Amino acid sequence: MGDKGRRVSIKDVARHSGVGIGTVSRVINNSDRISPETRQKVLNSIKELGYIPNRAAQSMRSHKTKDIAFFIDISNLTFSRIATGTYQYLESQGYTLTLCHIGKNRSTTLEKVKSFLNGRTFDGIILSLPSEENEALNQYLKKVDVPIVTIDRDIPGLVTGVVTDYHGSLQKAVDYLISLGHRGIALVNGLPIIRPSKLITRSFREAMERNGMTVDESLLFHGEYSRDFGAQTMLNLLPRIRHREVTAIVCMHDEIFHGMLRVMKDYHLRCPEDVSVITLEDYELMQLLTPPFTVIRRQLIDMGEKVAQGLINYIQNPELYGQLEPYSLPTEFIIRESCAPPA
Amino acid sequence: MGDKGRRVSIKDVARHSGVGIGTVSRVINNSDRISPETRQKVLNSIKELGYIPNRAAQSMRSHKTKDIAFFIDISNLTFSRIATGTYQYLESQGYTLTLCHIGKNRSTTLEKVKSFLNGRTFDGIILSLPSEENEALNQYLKKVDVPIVTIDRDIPGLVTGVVTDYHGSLQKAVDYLISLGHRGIALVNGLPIIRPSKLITRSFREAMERNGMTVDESLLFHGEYSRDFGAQTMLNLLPRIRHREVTAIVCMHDEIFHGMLRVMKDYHLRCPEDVSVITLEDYELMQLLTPPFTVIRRQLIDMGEKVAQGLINYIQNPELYGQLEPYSLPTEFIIRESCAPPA
DNA sequence: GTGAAAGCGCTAACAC
DNA sequence: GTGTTAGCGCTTTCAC
Repeated sequence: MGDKGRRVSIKDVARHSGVGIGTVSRVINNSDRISPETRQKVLNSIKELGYIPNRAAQSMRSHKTKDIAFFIDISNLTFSRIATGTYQYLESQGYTLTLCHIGKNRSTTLEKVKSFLNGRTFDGIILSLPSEENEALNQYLKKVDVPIVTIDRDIPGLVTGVVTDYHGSLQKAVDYLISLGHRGIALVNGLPIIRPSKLITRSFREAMERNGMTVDESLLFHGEYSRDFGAQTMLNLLPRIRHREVTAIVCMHDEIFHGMLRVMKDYHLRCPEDVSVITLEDYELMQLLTPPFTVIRRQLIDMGEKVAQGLINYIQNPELYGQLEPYSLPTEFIIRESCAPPA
Repeated sequence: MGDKGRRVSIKDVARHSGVGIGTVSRVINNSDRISPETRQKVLNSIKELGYIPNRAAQSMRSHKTKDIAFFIDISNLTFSRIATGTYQYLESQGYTLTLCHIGKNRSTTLEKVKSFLNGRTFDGIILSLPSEENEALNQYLKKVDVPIVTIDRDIPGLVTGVVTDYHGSLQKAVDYLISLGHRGIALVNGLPIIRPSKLITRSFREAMERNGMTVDESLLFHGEYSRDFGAQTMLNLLPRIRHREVTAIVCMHDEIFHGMLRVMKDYHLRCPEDVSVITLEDYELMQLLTPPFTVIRRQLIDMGEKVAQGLINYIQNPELYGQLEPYSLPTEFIIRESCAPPA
């Protein structure tokens, strides 16, 4: 902790350069027409005095903060990827990012969002919500009077910033499994209270039907994005895998995947000999597992960047708000060694 | 975006409850002595009008923001763990957390920190810096007049908030390897410009010597916290591993470990048959790798929480600033299956 | 105990 | 073009 001397203010600059504070303000915001000489004079004083505008004061007057709120579950690895992209773009545009960790617990989301937003101002908000069906929250958010953009969520009244396009990859994944000879294919997916889960199920169905298969509804698993759900699902699946009723699994979440893997390990289920597996996210470790896993990859950093881009665009062009299509993030299907013809 | 109606201010509350705005302010900050009746009257008005104090205005006057800046490389998984802990504690104390992603590039750190802090006020700062030896940065930070606390860094003039105690675990790790019969043990470590790397090397040396071994300096590797460094180091080690000159590796960083693993995979080096490996961080996946890895574990969430705790303590008790010992985070040595007697 | 008033540092509206 | 002024919403003397 250093010197506590009063910070130099706009007044000091005005006095030092012999102009009015309004003029200084105009120079800072390079608004209006200002004579080049005056501008230079002021600029010199600013430099000489080491003046830095006080953001709190600026935003109090202008109602702009250059600060974006980001609501997300930061305990997950996916987060750090998305956040990195978001951060980088925001920084490049002179914005800062303030985090709000809403956790996984859906029942506390509203409360967290509310108390976070209380009395604070943001120029915009990015949301990655654990549910689309929190009516109270949705109502509340509609009333917030800054641009809000969601990540992979369809919430009536809110604007979707980015959306993941799993369709093509899922088609490829299912085609691939079927070409390998699989018939009993399980889909392990998130809760259908969010957009991606719904779309994934739909695409999966379509892919199966296109291949002339009927979908066994008991092979469609929906649950929390958690290791527990993954473990439990795998436990359920175990007998059917052993009876060769199920020979392949498509798992659409990384934490769920960890849970499944854990049980596979514990029960000495071999992959791909006993069961073929395709999962989501292409983290480095996916290639380092045994076997290296066949995955659906999405560019998470890109995703974070694109939401931020969309939001800033809306902030700077309010008339566009809600008029643009969400950015559609492509995915890739990457074949490695976790799938084989059923025994 | 909802109604843009003017927010209710302290004035409205004052008028509504028939008191002066000073009184309202006192109630909000529950400062001074206020008669119970007045307090209740004001509280009622606040509730009735749905009044929420404006933070920008509050902090402009009081020079307190209830906001903590967190400088860290958010692209790493370790981050999301630490940040989760920090966030939770801060939230429980009514503080918010604003992120600054400084990245890995040491040469841009000063610039990033500076431009981030420019004109903004924080009640405190938490630092996880990529180097202790950035003199310009250290000088700059000393002048900042709010409490700053570092994570696992010794920077003259700054206060260390939390420190990892690798010593015991490292002793156990080395003892364990030696008891297994290993003699050629390599240590792969970060750059010695940060505290943990130095301490790790020292503890490793001590452990070796205590076991009557002399340390082969060419087996002490220092480098960036990156997969590239890990890969390159493994490549270097390859011939010596094949000649059974090196039979065990202790790797003290997760990303470096990924790089090493990658090369081991590519060169079909088996673990533990060809080389025994111990690594740092006990992420779920560490148990799911083949083999499950023997690790040194640190409680990262705890770590994040403890720094936050220390910082808030200093904020609330400025007279303590720099007087307290950093919190020493314990580590555990967890034996799994990545080590075996050398062939 | 409580009200009135000053002013934090700035932007924007209004003069000239 | 540029100076002056009125607040933004709050905390904090300073009276009473």
